[in-house]
Amino acid sequence: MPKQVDHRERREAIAHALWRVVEQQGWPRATMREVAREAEVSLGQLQHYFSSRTAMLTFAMEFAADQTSDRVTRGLTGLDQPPRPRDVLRVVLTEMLPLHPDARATSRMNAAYVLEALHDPELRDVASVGLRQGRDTVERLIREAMADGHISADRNLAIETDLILSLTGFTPLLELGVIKPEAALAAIDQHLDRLFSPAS
Amino acid sequence: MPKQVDHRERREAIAHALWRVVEQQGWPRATMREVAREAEVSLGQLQHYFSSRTAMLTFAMEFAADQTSDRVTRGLTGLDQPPRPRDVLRVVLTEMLPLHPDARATSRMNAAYVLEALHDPELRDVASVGLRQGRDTVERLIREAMADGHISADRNLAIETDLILSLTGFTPLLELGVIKPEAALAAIDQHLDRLFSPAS
DNA sequence: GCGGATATAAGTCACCTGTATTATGTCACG
DNA sequence: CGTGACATAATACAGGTGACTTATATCCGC
Repeated sequence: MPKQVDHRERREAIAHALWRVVEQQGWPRATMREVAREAEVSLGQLQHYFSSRTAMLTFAMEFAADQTSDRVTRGLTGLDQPPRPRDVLRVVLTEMLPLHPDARATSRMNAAYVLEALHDPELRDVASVGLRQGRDTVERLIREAMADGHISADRNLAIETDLILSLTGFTPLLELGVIKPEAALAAIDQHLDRLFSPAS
Repeated sequence: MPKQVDHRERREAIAHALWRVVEQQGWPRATMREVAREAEVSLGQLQHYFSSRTAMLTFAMEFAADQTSDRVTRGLTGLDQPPRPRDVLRVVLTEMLPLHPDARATSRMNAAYVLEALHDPELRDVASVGLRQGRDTVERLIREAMADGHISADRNLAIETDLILSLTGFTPLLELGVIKPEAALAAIDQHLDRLFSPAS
């Protein structure tokens, strides 16, 4: 065999290049040629690792989701073990918002993905399931926190779950510089303070 | 002059066609030819009303913003005069979320616009200013409600403003059917209840 | 009525796209 | 020592794109 190469590694490098293109020029400009240029490989080489544009985009999306998940996991290691429910929710939220370069890259990929999923029945199902799983995770965290007495039992589980998820609405405000990262964090902390306070 | 025609009306009809294309096929597919087909006019005719694709998209965006603003104004007429601050905030939020066809069309245009603005310096400024104005409006509403005693004076104005705006984060959850409109409304009402309750 | 601004249609152009094809280089293994 | 799977590169192609030009029809105001 020839210059044996780590396929996975190559594909991830290309995915990173794709992220940069999407971040700097937008999803529609993420063409085969542009990504190849950004990744500093030939068009033919890119096609060797991704047989179609769709395959490339799909991989880059799954990779982004994995990376976000990894960042959350990593963010939890710095906390008390087991971590307090409030801190877990805080890490999940801060890693989903574009508060630092890595998170911003995956956040933009995710935004483009959701927008694309709205009019593509196949993608729609995938995105829908993914988002639903995310919601289920948050819901489970809150349910357990209620069971353990960290959150008042007279709260409505579904409503509190949805309110937590709605905090991702800071994304466009942060991206366009309307609010500062500290303001988003202050609002998140305020909301979590109320959620984990005795009063309803 | 020939078959004198209402330019404004024509452009709005084309903008509506553009909305439909964006809603059904996405922003990148909103090409001159596709919009002309959807609007049932010839390509030459479309170019007669919009000299470039950018001009068409820009007009459609401004029109979407105007329409949203109009819907809010119209939504306020059914309320007590002067309307209670809580109701005003509720109308603003419900008209920004994709809870009915008109709002969904403008919501999707707005999403595509913001995504585009992230990597286009010129659009970025326009979008940024628009969003900031929206935030200022909400902030003013809350400040007045605090001055009038509807909202406890020990609340933090900036934080409460940002938390209200974050409720637009329901958009992707609604669009992908992860939560139902009633759930979003319940969460909004819950948040407003807390904001307008005596306790901090 | 008729000149001329307006409206609509049709065709053309250079460019970019995703994909397919082909050619050439590389090197582990029988 | 090749042979064959893998890697890289270069090119071709059909289709769609925005913008432009040209041609024709329409009908108000003089």
